[in-house]
Amino acid sequence: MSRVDTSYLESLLGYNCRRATLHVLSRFFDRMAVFGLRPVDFSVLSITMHNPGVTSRQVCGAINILSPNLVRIIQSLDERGLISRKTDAQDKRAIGLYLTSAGKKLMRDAEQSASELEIEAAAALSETERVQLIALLQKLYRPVDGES
Amino acid sequence: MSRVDTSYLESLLGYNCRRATLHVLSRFFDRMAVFGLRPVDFSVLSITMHNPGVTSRQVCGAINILSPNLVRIIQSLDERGLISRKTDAQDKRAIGLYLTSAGKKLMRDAEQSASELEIEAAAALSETERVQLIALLQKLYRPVDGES
DNA sequence: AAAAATAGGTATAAAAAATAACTATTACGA
DNA sequence: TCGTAATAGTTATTTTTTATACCTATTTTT
Repeated sequence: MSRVDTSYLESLLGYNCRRATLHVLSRFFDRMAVFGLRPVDFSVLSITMHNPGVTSRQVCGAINILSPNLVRIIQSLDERGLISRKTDAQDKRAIGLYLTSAGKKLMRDAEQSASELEIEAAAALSETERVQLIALLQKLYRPVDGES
Repeated sequence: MSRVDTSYLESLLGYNCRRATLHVLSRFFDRMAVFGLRPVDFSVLSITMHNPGVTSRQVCGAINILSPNLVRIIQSLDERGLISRKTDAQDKRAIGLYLTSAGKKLMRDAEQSASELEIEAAAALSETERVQLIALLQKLYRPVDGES
């Protein structure tokens, strides 16, 4: 069975980014299943952990999802007792998110597991290469200084 | 409006890969709209262009999608007169894919446009960095020699 | 105070991805 | 060589993800 020549696609950033994302995220997905978290849940909790009082709007910007799609995620995390919501005193439109103690406990384990996966997923890379890869990815997707 | 601290997520490969993929692919999507192609259509056509007679099974492997989801894509490309399908003489189960002349013409323009985008999307990177980034991504997602 | 913008949300639609099962053909092992 | 398993492609269907349109309450702007 002759191999398929994908050399042209492999010369494109988009193809390689997508393949790498699928590779890493499917492993992340499997690992987080133990905690009942999808990657997106993990992201929301992690941001909330490191930014107590963060608003859903801010979360949307940080992980690039649309607000209507965040609603159910937050509701479900709330129902599971992992986060709590508190209306901001200054701006009554805004609702701050906070981890409950159960949420904190879960996330300590989940972030530990994520760190382990980080090593595992990047097994083919040296630590220098891993750091370098992340730096290059950020250069790629981060808005250039001075742009909107 | 205080900025959100995403430093933890930014230390993870998966988060960065996903952000970069969204960044690049959304631009790719916009650019290919002129040709009436989504990224996945472009990939299928490009693989067919460089591998005349490729089977849908091989295409699935190359771009990591499931065969039931490829069927409609191929049907639609066929209906648009961009590809043709020919049953293999040796193995009557297999169906080889080929670009029609219209398909070839379209892809010449589309690949040209993709190359332009490549420069544009990687504007923040030097050419060396772009090449380096692609190499690191491939190291990450490609199965290690000797694994299944 | 009126108009515009913002935060969050509801309802819904569209698109993408996954699952189960079927046909036809080919390969394999007893 | 016959029966079983595997493969290529497909259909039908479901689940999941993502996008759109619109609404309310509050805040900001003019």
